[in-house]
Amino acid sequence: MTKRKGLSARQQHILRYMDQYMGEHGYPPTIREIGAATHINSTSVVNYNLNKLVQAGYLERRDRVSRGMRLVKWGRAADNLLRVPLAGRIVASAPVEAYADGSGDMLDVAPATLGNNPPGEVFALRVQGDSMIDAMIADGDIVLLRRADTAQNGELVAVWLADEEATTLKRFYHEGQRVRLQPENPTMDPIYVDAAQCRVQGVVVAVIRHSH
Amino acid sequence: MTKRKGLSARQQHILRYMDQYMGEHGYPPTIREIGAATHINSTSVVNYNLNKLVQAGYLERRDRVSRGMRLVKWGRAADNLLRVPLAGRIVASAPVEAYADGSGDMLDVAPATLGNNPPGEVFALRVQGDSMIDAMIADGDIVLLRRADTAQNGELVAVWLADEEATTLKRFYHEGQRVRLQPENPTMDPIYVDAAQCRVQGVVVAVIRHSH
DNA sequence: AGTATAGCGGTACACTTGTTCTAAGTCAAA
DNA sequence: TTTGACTTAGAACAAGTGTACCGCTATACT
Repeated sequence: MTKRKGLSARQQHILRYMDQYMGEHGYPPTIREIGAATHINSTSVVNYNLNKLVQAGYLERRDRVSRGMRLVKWGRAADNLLRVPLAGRIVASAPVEAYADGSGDMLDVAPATLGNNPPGEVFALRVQGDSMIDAMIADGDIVLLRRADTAQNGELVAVWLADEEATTLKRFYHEGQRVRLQPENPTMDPIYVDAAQCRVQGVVVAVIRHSH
Repeated sequence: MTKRKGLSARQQHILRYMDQYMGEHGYPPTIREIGAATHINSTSVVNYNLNKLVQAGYLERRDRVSRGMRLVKWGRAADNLLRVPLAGRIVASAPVEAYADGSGDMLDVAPATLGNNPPGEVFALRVQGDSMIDAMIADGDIVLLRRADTAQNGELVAVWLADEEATTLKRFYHEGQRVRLQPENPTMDPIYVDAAQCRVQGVVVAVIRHSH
């Protein structure tokens, strides 16, 4: 890739210091702090080497902004962590709770877990009870749902069945006026409900089970 | 997971903005930038609410330091993403494959998913086949395992049964010379095997199912 | 030698930015 | 209504901080 070769001892020192300082404080050091730590007696020299590092691709800087720099390839990389609201519980006997924005717990998930779903539309619910075992989902599991009031054929959705007053997780198939809800468990038969009686609450993005 | 309560709308807005800004720039915003983003017309008011956030434990600040703040519990604190090797497949008819370090896919997981398990000891396997349905684990699921050749009573483990030449996921109970392996599914009976015939391959940390 | 270039040190300046002070508005309890 | 705590606004100040400019040294090359 890029030649680490051309970096002077001072420049490497600066990189190490920035990484350390960043982890310690959560924000980058100033030019003068870098100078003090690396035994450079002039702010202009620090600035000089900083620009060298930018040129070499190790750093990004913003002009005239205090502490306006960031490590690009060196540092503990990006911020690749998303958070989704852990809104409440999902039980068979009640519809999915409306999730109050901001208030409540947040759950860390890896971006890959969300796939292509827009992070802002995804929320998490903890399953309460064993009513979803036919969908291979156990008590205490966490279900990640994308907010939706409609679904594509074949998607695994959380639906509220008005006439049965129950929430279930089933695969969704639109069949004319009716809707076929297919359990994940292939040994179980599908159920058919009137489309009007069936309110889609969300599309299942992932299921997470923690053993601790 | 973090609880937010007692924070004014402005304070919540500030937290959200700081989180976003931090991810975008790699360094925290200034008081005036926060004010502009949250429609606060006075730097002193921003400063006031910032101190409130410190008092509430959401923020750390350093006096007289530009951008001298950091999110403590809220932020996607820089490097909060762990990677575990996605080593191979787990099937009923073969022992867990030895996992080749480094080579192969890596799976991003949130630190919370690993719990207290040492990240270096955790690896992931994709389940192939429906042989684990009694453990509520479906074809295609990803199982996170902590490397171990022994287990505590009650832990969910992956074991290789030498005489049956099969790998299963069961709860582990040491009972004298024998070992009781209890299926997750409570309707199924436990099996008892000689301790010598039972090789623990790992302890289940979590199960992840992606719907896409 | 002469010259060009990279690197360093020092200083002054201007802009950035946190802090402080005063005054006023809001809202609930007495 | 009055009181007092909490919140907001505005402005001025002082300190923090990046930048520009000057001169100096050392090395390499013509």
